[in-house]
Amino acid sequence: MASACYAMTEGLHVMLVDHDEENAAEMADLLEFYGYKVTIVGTYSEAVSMLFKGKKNIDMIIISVHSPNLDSFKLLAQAVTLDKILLFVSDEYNELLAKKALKEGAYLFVKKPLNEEIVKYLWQFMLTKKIQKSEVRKESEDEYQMNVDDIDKDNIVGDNEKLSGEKNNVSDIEEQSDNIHEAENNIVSNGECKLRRKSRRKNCKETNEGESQNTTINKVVRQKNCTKWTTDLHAKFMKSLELLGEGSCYPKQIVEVMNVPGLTRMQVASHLQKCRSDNWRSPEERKYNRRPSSNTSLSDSQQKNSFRKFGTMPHFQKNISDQAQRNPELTFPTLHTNSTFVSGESSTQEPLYPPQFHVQPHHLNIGNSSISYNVGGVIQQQRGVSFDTLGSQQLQGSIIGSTNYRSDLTLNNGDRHTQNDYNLNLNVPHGTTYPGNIMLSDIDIESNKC
DNA sequence: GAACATATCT
DNA sequence: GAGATATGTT
Repeated sequence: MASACYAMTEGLHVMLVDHDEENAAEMADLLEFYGYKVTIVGTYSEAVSMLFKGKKNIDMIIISVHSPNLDSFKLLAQAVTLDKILLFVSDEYNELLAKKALKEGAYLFVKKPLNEEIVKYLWQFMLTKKIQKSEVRKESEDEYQMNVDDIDKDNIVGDNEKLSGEKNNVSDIEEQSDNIHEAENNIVSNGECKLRRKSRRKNCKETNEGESQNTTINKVVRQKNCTKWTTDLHAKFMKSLELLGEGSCYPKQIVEVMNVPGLTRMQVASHLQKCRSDNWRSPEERKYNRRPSSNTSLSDSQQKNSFRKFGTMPHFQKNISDQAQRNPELTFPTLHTNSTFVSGESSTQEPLYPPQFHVQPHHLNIGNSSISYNVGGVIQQQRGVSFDTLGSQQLQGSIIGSTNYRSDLTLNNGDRHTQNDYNLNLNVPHGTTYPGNIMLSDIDIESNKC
């Protein structure tokens, strides 16, 4: 019978504190019978000494108290400090005392003799503690990795719309299962598919709402990344539109031409929508030049419904020139007929393409602490050199934490996180070229949570 | 059924 | 109001 427990108790070290040798030996026998390693100490001071100075790795402390006294609670305090599991085994059972002990960190308060059934399952306390420890550690790591995983997932699965045949390493299991369900249902009619999709979304929403009431962590984990369309990112977006040309501005193509890791078709589509309705303003504009909301009226949208145009380009010439005026560094070179970027107007001698983009130090919250990274990016563009030739792999912005786009990332502790560290699969393979070898991958972009 | 455009939500 | 998500259409 005891052998069944050996697997779980083997190696677990229990310190038994009891000045009654006979009683201690009795309990030690029982513990050893179930596979625990036992060390007996006769006094509290000896126990404390062993805890702090001893080389023995104690997993659990059992204090046998003939009358719970100050020393036993002192030892309890030390055990809590050292993050040890401590149990009280007392001559008398006192509920108030038990509550006090538990309140101060004890795991169990029982009356003697130590019950065989309890001994048999003491390992569960240790396992629980180990699990808790690893979860706390994992939570911190997850908070850091969470968004990276999300981005990773976006790249692999693609807007949550494409289905990967294999299970991916994603953090949001529900979304993964959603995709799996999508696969299971792939032989249904269009209408049925829509209905199921709707139903699943509804269920998912309800589930999330229910869970969010119960747990804060889930709420945080489920928070979606919110891409901030900075001037830089928007400029890159606009340039992609310019490349694709009127009638070919489809989100998918835009995403590919922009070639920003982690940026999804959905995000681009949403942004495209804003731009088409002339509804997007740069962060600077939002801050300093609040303008009345778009003139888009209900009748306008109704008209749009009647005349859906595909692949249309927003009226972005004005936007680009505005940005250029506000921030000359962001001036884009004129697009040549051979679709290769060159600096400035062909007819004028302008300075070389914006030499540097400075990136603000990045702060990433891990638990309650904030870690600063030294983030620096230098981008150089020379006359007649396409973006692609600069080595997009080196300069491509990765998305770390919240949706952050940057050219390079270095942790100040010396760890270097590259794109590979985060297993970011790009939507477009490195080196993929577009008409004229253009790949807009060399602009620093930063974004934040909504 | 993927991708699109637009409406609506957070 | 920006960006995400839902929904209907191609």
